[in-house]
Amino acid sequence: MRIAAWNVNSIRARLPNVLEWLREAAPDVVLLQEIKTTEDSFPRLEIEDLGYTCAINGQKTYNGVAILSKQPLRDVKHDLPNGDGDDHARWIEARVDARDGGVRVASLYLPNGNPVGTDKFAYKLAWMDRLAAHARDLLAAEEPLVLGGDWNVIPADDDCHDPAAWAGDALAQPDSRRRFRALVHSGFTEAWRALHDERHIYTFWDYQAGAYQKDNGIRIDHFLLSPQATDRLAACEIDRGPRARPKASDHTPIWCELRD
DNA sequence: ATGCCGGGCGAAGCCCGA
Repeated sequence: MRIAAWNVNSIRARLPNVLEWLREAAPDVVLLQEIKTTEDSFPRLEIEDLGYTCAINGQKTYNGVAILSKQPLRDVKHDLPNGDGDDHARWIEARVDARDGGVRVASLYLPNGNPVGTDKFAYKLAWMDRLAAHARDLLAAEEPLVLGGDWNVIPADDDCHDPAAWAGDALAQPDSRRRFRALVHSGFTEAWRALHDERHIYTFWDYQAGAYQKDNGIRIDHFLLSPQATDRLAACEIDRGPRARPKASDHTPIWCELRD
């Protein structure tokens, strides 16, 4: 089973690119972030025409996440527990009902958190704490589990082109990295890093200043796998193709392959 | 570099992203 994650930076603006990539890459499951639209305006029919069923946690203008799957989706849950008034659409989870026993997946869009020292950064850290608590509960089920999406965390300095340029950024703060590391150490495997020794490999390149052409990027889109999913992990790759296309998202897809 | 691009909203210019 191949599971991909992609921050598309508006599903409506990106629809031709997304449909082309779905036809070419044909993942079994796709975790989308920043769809930037409500379920009413989500291009469900075009995506269903390619054989996918859709589960959507949408929001007008900002955020929004979705799960696309060629197999049926069960037990769809919107939002992390204990939101306490949080109205950002940044989480959706579901169980993929497949012959191999299936897998639970979540599509997450972790808050950016800039500027550091503001309520936005506090919101990022609080969201990460809520995520850690829910992840502990999910791990307790001892099932194959894949948490994928835009984590807005640069795990280490060699996951970006210029650590000095990112030192003051919310994505590289010790408080952000510590929470990410603690989550991994609570029982997950970061799939791409587990399978790759290469440094300075990226999933995001800014639109500005020719960042993609100069490969000035950061690695912030990740998969965290439970032990039961890690046992089945066969590959994890970053697909740079879509970032080079006209009208690209500033993120490119990442995917992992689980053995049946 | 901190808004140089790009998207949403809505019909100009501002908010937001990372």
